[in-house]
Amino acid sequence: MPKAKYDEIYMDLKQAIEKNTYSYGSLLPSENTLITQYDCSRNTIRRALAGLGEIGYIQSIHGKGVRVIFQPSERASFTVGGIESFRETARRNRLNVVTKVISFSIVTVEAQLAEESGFPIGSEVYDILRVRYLDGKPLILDRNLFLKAFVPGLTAEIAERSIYDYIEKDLGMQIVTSKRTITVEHASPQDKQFLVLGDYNCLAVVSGQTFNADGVMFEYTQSRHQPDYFSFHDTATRKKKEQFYEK
Amino acid sequence: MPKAKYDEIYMDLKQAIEKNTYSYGSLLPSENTLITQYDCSRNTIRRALAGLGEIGYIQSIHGKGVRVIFQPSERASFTVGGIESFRETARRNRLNVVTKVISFSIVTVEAQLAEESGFPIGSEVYDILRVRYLDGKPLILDRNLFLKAFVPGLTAEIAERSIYDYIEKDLGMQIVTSKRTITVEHASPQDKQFLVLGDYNCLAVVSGQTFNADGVMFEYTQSRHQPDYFSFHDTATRKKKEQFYEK
DNA sequence: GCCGATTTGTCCGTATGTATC
DNA sequence: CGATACATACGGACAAATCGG
Repeated sequence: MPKAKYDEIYMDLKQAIEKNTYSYGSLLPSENTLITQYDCSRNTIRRALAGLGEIGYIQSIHGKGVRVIFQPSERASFTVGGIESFRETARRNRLNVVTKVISFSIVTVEAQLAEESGFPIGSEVYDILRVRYLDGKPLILDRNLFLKAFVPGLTAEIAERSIYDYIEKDLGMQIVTSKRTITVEHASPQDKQFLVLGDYNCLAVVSGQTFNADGVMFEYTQSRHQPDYFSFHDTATRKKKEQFYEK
Repeated sequence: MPKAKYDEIYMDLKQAIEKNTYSYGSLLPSENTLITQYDCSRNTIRRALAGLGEIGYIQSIHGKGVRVIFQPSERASFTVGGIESFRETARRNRLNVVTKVISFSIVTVEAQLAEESGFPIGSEVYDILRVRYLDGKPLILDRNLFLKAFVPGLTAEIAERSIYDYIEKDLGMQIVTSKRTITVEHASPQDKQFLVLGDYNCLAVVSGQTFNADGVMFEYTQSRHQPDYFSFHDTATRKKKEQFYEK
């Protein structure tokens, strides 16, 4: 409902690029052309273009134009990862998804967990361990910690369905920012117990924090992925280079 | 040298956040306050703030303020990954870095390689295989493909030092966008030959394309990382959700 | 090499809408 | 309700890079 104009233009151009109306390597219409096409100000166009740049669809060239650098991929994602939720990925690939709750408890955050998760010491959190199945295969071992005060009424039954649906739809809380770190770790006995790792003796581990619309971190998650189905995508522009904290 | 004003403000605020002048969980001064502090327009402030949002330092809350969500990390990065170049990481951690060139050749891209790399069929590319050592330990096996026409005069000697220095400083070409995919793969015989994997039978693989200032993809790289020293960071806002191509 | 047209990059000022308190 | 704060949008100005004549 409250659609921003720049967002409509963004989506419109995004689709046009995906449908090859503007093809890889070509230049988009100039900003002035787009201004008349969409009947808006230059700022609005530039904002839409900035968004497309962030996701690696275009790259603007000073004095020349805006080049399309998006290539449709053949090996289209049959993999899990990136910023999508597990269910979104599953739905997109029309796969059957099942979640089993291994344990569900409430714990108080002590020093070590605080350091690992970023929660303040003494916080009360739900501690949930779950296994995610895709077409019957156990692929992901998830440990979720939710700040109890921000996700009241969470139950194991809800955790079997989708916690995010509950948070966003039932509680009306919006998720805005998430930070993640990807590492590769040895498989633990627990990993071997719940996942089918085949020949692999290690797995992809995605650790992350989630912030709500108030800028409060209310979740810490560690997802341990069977390597076969894991893939993570990212695009970076030169500016982002400085994003890492320097000791 | 020609520093943009929004970039100065961005850097200034970024440092202030890192130095805890604005601490985790608190609100920044309002936009209007910043306008008078920096003596600039609202647009300029907002652009700086947008940059800080992209790197996960802040999150703005409509009608309330801008919250700092950056937490200084203790376990500061002794790891390789992210968007930094290998040498940058090494320098930051004051480590000794050595690069050995395993092979250096010129090949013509055929169908399969074109599909994998994104280069057009028939392109002439340098094909370089290198091992990166950190403090004497072989940690990364790199395969770089460079479009020959765009990196003229590349030699094995240059590849032993830094190819990016050569490209950016000597050739004066700027690197702007890079796209990467992270996966976990079984260790190949070649991996085992050149890297010391210890107990691991798999490694972190970062595949990526690099675009220059003209929006031309001139490099494809696959880096195979010894898991112990690999770590990749990312922050995402809700909008980026749609960034992946849907089949 | 210069000049002018085109195009993107930066910056400013203003107005209006919407959410929070 | 009003004050404050962020979100969106418009329009204008000048700088800087590219390109063709």
